[in-house]
Amino acid sequence: MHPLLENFSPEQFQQDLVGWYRDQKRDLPWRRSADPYHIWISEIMLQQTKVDTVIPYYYRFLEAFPTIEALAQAEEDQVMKQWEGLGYYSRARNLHQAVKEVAEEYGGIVPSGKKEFRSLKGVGPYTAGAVLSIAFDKPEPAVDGNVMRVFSRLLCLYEDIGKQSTKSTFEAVLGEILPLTSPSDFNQAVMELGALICTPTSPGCLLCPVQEHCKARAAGVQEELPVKEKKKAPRKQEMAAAIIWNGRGEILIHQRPDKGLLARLWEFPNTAVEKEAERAEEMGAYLEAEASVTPEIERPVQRVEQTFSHLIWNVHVYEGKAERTGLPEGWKWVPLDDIANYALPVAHQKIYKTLVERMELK
DNA sequence: AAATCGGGGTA
DNA sequence: TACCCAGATTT
Repeated sequence: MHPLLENFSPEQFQQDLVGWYRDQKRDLPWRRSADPYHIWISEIMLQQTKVDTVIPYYYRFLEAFPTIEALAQAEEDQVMKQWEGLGYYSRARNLHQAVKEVAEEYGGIVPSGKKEFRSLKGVGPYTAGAVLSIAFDKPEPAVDGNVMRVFSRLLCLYEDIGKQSTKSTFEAVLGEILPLTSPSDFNQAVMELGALICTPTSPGCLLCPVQEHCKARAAGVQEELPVKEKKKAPRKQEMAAAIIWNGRGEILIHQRPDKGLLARLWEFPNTAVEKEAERAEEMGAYLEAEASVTPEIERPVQRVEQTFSHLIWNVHVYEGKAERTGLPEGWKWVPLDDIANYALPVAHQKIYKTLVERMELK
């Protein structure tokens, strides 16, 4: 028995928690399916993403790609378009690659072995535990942010939950508490408790089904937990972007590189700028260097802010024109309406939307 | 171990 | 603002 579990009664805890879960759980789309493919999609989408955000994406994605085979055969551009706006786009590319592997190596059947499933792209310790327990009822712990918050409080543990060593501690603890009978309900119950009752601020201890098991509650320190080191503020970056028209009424767009931020998404040409007074000039120099396009930047039209985890873009959008020249790989002239077929970052969706509205007024 | 990778909702 | 979210991968 793990030393942190002294005086902890796993059997009573399981009963209190799972009993509450079976009575109070939310009716979520992926809880209506037993298909491992559906469970898998939901778990990837739910990484660092709220349930309410995921729900519409979950429906649309499965409508577009109802089966392993459908997703395996899809073009990456289609997959990215379905993921547009959900963020962390490597999730979509990794999922696509993993599903292709399942189609080819496992006959289209999601592998239920820990080693096999964990080896798939984009499947880490949490997702492996979640899918294996929920879809296959395997007794595997699934430790996410909810679980660490809940157990920090239950065990009154002041270790920084941002540290790997702390996560390992929780995985060991959960491995001992996890019931063999219904690990699916147990894992989901802990996360549901974290989402509905044991919330980051103002936890609802009075409504908590396991309040009698909680050391933080007993000590009145539930609001102090979990301990988590503050991360530094994102840095700001001034950007210029350009809507460049050619003589045929087409617009210049660009595909971002294979790696890094917003990888492989499409965008209006843009670049980081240094001097406020020379934004338009710097934009022109960028287009000349990268696309051999010599634009005439005519006027500023919009400003767009985009916040990332570690970065804030302040994008100054210009409009201009250029001759319709041949373009390097990754650049395209496209009609206005066609831009809607490409997956764009949210900042560029905003630019596109404003542009369309402006054209409709004319 | 630390940095990177989105976007939106909430206090 | 700052924080958080059913984290994984790269450096």
